[in-house]
Amino acid sequence: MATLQDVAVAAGVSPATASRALSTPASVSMERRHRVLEAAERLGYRPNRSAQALASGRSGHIGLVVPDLANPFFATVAKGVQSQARGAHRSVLVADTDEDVRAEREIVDDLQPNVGGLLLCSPRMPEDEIRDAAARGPVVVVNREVAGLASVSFDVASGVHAALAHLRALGHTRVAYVGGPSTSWSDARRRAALTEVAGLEIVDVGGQRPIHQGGVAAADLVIAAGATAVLAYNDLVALGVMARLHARGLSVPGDVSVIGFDDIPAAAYVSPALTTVALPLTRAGHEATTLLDGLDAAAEPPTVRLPVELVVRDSTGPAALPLKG
Amino acid sequence: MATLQDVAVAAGVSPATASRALSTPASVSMERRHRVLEAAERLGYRPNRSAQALASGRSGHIGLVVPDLANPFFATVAKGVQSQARGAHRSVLVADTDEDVRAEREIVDDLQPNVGGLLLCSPRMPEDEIRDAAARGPVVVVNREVAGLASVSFDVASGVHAALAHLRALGHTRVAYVGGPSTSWSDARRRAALTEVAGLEIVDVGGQRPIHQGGVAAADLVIAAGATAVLAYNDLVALGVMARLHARGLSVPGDVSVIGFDDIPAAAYVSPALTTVALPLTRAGHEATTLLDGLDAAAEPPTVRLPVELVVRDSTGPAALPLKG
DNA sequence: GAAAATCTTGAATGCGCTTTCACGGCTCGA
DNA sequence: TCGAGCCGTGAAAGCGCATTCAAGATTTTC
Repeated sequence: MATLQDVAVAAGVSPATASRALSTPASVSMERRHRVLEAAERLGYRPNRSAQALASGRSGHIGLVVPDLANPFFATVAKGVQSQARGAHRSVLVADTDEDVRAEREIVDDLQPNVGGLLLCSPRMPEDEIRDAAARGPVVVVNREVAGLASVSFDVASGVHAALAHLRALGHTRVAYVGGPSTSWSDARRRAALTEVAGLEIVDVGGQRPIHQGGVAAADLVIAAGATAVLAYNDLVALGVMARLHARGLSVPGDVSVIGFDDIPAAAYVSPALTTVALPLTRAGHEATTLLDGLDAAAEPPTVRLPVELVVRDSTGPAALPLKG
Repeated sequence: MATLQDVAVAAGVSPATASRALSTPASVSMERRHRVLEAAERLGYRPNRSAQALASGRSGHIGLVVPDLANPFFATVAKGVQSQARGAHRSVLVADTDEDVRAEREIVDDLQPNVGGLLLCSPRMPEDEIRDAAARGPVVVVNREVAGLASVSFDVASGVHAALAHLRALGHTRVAYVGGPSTSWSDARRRAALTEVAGLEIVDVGGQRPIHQGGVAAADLVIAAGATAVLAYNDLVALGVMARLHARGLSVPGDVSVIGFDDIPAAAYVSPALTTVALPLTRAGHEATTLLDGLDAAAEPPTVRLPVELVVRDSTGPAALPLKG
């Protein structure tokens, strides 16, 4: 494995110059720079990231912490992060907390000293712990907002409003909301947006695990609540609701309309195709990575809130007569 | 940030002893070991992985290269790798090649010098390049087999056989195979297994991109081929086939039976639920990580082939009268 | 035309850690 | 009892690189 030393010798310059030629090209004369670049190319030189990190004190790696990699939501964000990071020649260390706060804490503690910045995706930790972490190094929070910290989130409220307006336009008057984990920031946002809308009766049927099974469990509550439409915490839950509704002999959207959140790929596959509030997941990954790069301890931490879009498909339709509660 | 040096001072021992107490506990007297551990705990000491890597020449990090993180297949494997790696106190660097060979090459070159081992998941690279990589450092190939290299793959042939036997038992005689990327090793394995089965007419309708849209595109070919059943490269493709079949007014399994591969979560959600050959994805991630840890340049590289299981759901049923071709 | 400012360069230092190496204190066999 | 072997320990070297510092080369300024 060729080292910078080798490149320097091959190019007939000092290691210092070789280092500069690669990292601060402007500070080296054109001729030497070319000699170094050529030698590096010829020798197949690959910088040793560990050595770079150790010497400079900056790690180059990006740490990405997600609750569940197998969840398409986070997988898509991860993909966005990954592609943006590659463009900046940085690698991504991903860690999956399995939706567990304790594990999350541990992972953050483990990861943080060894990365140049941390991307906390839908963190379950309390705010003050997140702020502690941010005090120790660059941190960008994704899909959550923490006062004083850089974050990338979604304009959930407008998504909720669009969804409810859509349902109202279809004649629905009683809508059930199937929530996510009670500790989830984005569930709280959805709930907050719900109360702000008039003309529609919202029945909160409680929180569920943010996966298919959660939706299955919630469907019966929805039926019992006598709602003709459901807004679900996310697409996975919405899909679960639909599956159970189907199993109980109810038709979607004939008897009940269903709206999800996220617009994961599966939302378009299923039949009926799911009406959902689409979140720009990949873009969130991009933005977060970009933010992390440009983070400046002095400046006010930037907060970007990405626009969302209601994608109307086949799971919503005109209201049926209300089911009896 | 506390360093080993600090811990050593606090424990009243030399840095060498502190280092040994943490990495080779057996080589330190019980009393000093406890002093060091206590001091480390008290100071919140976190080893600097970069320094460890630089000093020892071993990186500790595991590099995971996948074609597409957003594909539930790879996301699940990644989750498996991740959880196993955490158990061994190693971090995972993931890179997404976007199904592109050139990017894959580049990523491998980039990553390899900076990780302790590489997990190549469904690599698209030619065998000799993979072997080159393996010559430069520990490599385990996942979902592909390369002669002379450690690998974790699936017993695809028996899955194909089970699927075909299932279809035969249902009275099908003409089965279409919708393939994946032609460069894909696992597609070749599926094809190889197909030809070995008698009593069933297999129509190869060509390869598709291994995603939902690929299946949509293939469905019309299936209909034209006059098959009453379809075996698809993977679940995503199978779902695409089903969607298009549905759109064309054909019923599943009434008119056409559909079988997928992988058993991604969505396979169980959709309606009709997809009959599929389930691959132990998470386990593959575990096994691969374990293999990587125990890789010994001297010994014969281990090859593990994981068993698969046909999961019969609702997308397969008795054969209808053959469609006319 | 001399002094000051600027730019390029190489020598040298050290990031935090692992790992020889050598040394003193042991135990053991003879 | 004495030397051979072993174990626990610390001093020290160095992994590959970025970066500071000082020096030389060049340009600029009055």
